[in-house]
Amino acid sequence: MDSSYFLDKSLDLNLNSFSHMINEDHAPPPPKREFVGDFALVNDEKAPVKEEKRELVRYLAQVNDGKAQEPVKEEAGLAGELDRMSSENKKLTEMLAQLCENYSTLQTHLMDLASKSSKKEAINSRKRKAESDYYSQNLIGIDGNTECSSSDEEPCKRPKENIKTKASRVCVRTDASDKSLTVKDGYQWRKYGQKVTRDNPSPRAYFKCSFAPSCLVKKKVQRSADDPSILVAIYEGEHNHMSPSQAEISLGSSQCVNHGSSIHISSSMRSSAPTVTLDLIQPVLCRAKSSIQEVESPPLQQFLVQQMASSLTRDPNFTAALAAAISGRIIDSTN
DNA sequence: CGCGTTTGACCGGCGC
DNA sequence: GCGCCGGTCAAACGCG
Repeated sequence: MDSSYFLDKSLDLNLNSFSHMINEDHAPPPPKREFVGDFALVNDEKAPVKEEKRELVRYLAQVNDGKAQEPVKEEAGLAGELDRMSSENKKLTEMLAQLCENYSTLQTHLMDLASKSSKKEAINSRKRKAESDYYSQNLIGIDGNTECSSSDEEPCKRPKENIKTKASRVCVRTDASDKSLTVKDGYQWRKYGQKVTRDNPSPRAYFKCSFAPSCLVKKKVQRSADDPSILVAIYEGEHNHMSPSQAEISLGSSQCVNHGSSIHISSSMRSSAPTVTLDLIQPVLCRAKSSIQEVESPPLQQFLVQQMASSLTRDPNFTAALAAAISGRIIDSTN
């Protein structure tokens, strides 16, 4: 089983949509070469993947109908398929982690370029005017409602810090009645101060990244003066570590090797018909879900997880045949 | 008891 | 030089 095998299958499951999203929605600079190679390979091999998938569906259907000639061989075949799936699962998870990492790298690079081009303007701008603009003009959503992200140099920083420190703004639409100045972005923050500023009646909260002691990233959170339902977060600096939710997923990639041979059947709460979810995505999905509940993961990861889940469950033949195969196996074992 | 939050005091930059 | 203001510190406090 060579690596291209993993790659083509992974595309069919989720990566197509992801690359699509990156290119169109976020428009990052050209990705790294190995990245391009991966996607090119994946695209070239797309047709054989679907054929293979159909074969698997047919095979599973045969197993369920009792048409397979040799039960022992079936079992071995299924186990082999599941092992293969678990291996793919691991590969996919690694690729996902790499994708996220590369994306953040590219985004950082883009920030660098943008900040360099706007440096002269930033120097000439007045400190307090710019600060006021930060909190009153920009609407950036991370919850998907009003999404447009931007980042540039922090005009109010002192000149010596100005050289290296980058600031990015994120606006989050929240309940206006919610008094807490917390923006769930997947990182761990420790609040170290709060101030009422002159240009805004709502207080401004100051946070430091507490996930890694060496990480000096800070963020300021304040409600927009124009719209109290919008929280404006200004991030200063760059994290020198991955987000806790990313770390969690990376951890899951090693664990799923051991548990990848099982199949989970889960009922979707949103659809009327039950859906079958392969363990191929289950570990990531479960972890992502728990991440959203406990430590909200970055929107990109949530999107990826949703894409992976939907692409798997979208194929009715595959899920139906698999469900039938599993039920057949259960009946066989009880007999 | 440990950890995170709150909050008043303090510091430094900037404008007048 | 003085006052204003944003940012930070650190002791007090609260919670699990």
